[in-house]
Amino acid sequence: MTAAGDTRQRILESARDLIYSQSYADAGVAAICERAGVRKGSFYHFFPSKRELTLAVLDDFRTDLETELWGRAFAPDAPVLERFERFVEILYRQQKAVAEEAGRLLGCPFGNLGVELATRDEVIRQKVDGIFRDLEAYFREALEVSAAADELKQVDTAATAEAMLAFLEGILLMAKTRNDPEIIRRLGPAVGDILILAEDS
Amino acid sequence: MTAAGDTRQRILESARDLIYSQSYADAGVAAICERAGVRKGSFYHFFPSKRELTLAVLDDFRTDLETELWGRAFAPDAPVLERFERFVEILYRQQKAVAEEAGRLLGCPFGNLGVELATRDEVIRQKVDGIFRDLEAYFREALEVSAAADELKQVDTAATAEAMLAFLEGILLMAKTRNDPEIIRRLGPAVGDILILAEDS
DNA sequence: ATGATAGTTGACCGGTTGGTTAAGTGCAAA
DNA sequence: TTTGCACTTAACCAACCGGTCAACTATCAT
Repeated sequence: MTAAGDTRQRILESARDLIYSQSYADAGVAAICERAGVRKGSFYHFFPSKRELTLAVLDDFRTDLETELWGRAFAPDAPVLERFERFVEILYRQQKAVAEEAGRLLGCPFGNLGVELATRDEVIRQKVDGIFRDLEAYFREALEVSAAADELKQVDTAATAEAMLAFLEGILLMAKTRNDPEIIRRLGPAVGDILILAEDS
Repeated sequence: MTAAGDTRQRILESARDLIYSQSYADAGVAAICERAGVRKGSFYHFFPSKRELTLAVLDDFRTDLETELWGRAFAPDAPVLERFERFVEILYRQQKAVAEEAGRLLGCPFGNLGVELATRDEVIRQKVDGIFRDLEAYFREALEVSAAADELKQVDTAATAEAMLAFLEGILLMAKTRNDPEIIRRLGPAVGDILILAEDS
């Protein structure tokens, strides 16, 4: 334990900020250490490699977003359609706030790392994939509530959840490429249009 | 002119392959040169910088995809809905073929570079954005044909085109992260579900 | 034959990359 | 008081990064 004992946490936060606002490749270990006020040796005392650090960063993002975004949006105190609207609204506000602070819209930390590293690092690819699957589960469970109420259509809730997540990831990709948060507000509500029926319906 | 005269083209193709299959950061100038069978000095005779090379690569991808994908899918010989289905089908086949050749699903070259560099290189960000806008125009024009026939609804064709592109980019992002082309076939057809109405409808 | 020029070559540059190492320092348990 | 271990420090590493350069060659019009 350090006197302060927060060295690992400072490295993690520094890495979060730098990797998210730049990219995996652009965020060097030296820069991460400098921002954290830590020597490189300490860094490698807590993390065996930059890749392991990145996996920890992904876990950290997941934990935060699960409480601040997914959990909040999908709290069962609102009708299902409203939950998705809430998700989009929180997403918009959060991306806008981050964009104002960082000067640029940064998009989805999972999507960013997935796109950058999926072809180059199998471990990180699987990590991002797992996070996506977890998020999909939130979507799917909400859809199942809705599908049970509306018995006429045989909704493929898994596929629809997948498609909704894809749509939102695509919106964040476009918003980042256009550096414009309003895209989220303009396109986001259409997430409710998406519906994939089961084969044997 | 060289005896062969194809040096520039070979560099371009090598860069296309490496940047697409890896990433901007991972595709080094030395590796691009080696694959093209060219010395580094020749590289910098034809391209002033790696960034300029990347802009040329983006133009090259655009030219190819405009004839092989957009132009083919949106040829006016089919009903509008069928054109989008055709787009998805070509996308699926192409991504599957590339995935089998490269060993990994590679996704959208524009989306990949947009996500990786939007926050770090304003010129490339604008380039990718411009390509997205061009592609959106294909979508929008098709939607306008459809909207004219169906006069009941006041469709916001620009926003709907934007949303459809976002959805497809998101599908490619997920397909890459999951390394599975079937996602494209499973989710792609839902692109027809998306519809954004004009404010004053 | 000559001069101009497009293209090529390979050595070279300073800076940075992720990662290592040996020598400490400070605290906690025995 | 001593031992042990978590943690820190700063110097160091080979490999690689994007980019430069002066010298060279092949091809062209004159």
